[in-house]
Amino acid sequence: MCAALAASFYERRTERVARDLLGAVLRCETPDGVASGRIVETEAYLGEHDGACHAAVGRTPRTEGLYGEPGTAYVYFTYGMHWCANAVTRRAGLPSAVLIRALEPLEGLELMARRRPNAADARDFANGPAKLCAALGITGALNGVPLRRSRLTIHRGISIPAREVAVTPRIGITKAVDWPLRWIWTESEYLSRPFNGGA
DNA sequence: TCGAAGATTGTCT
DNA sequence: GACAATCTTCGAG
Repeated sequence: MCAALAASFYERRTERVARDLLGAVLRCETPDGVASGRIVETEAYLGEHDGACHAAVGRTPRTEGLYGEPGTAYVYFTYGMHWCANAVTRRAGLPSAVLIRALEPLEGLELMARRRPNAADARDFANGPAKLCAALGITGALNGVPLRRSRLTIHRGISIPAREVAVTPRIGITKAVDWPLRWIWTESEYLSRPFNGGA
């Protein structure tokens, strides 16, 4: 297992962190076992001036995690049934974070299969922000934990060459929908939406 | 206390 | 492709 990413990794522009998280490995330990996957899709949320960011509504108990230290986890509950996981970053002092949207399963395939009984195959285990949380067993209990030293960690993975990285508008939001803040590894078969060449 | 909206997913047509 | 499921959160009254 490669070393966990240093706190300084997250203390940079959120867009930069989102791009560099591609290829890194998200790993979660639970009483049931360990599951991990390579990050192949991320989205950046830039703070209170970003209408799509939770911080746009101001500081509330729900968004408290966004105001945490860079390198901690922000895990929130949505649509009455889904968890989504973010890595908190720091952009000029603003509450910002990177949403992990899709993973390529690496460890704990059997565990993921049990947690994702509806998945047809490994490509369905973690190809969506709520799916990957279910597959890895991520819940609100992990909100605010440090991503270097906890049951939820992000490790250095492979380096994705620039020609295999694409930036597109974010998905599933109703505000600031045109901002190109979604990073994907175009060569991956595990994206939440297939890459269509940017068209 | 009430009502509306939500960084989604799964099912049905 | 369209829509229902499901419930927490937050603002308004």
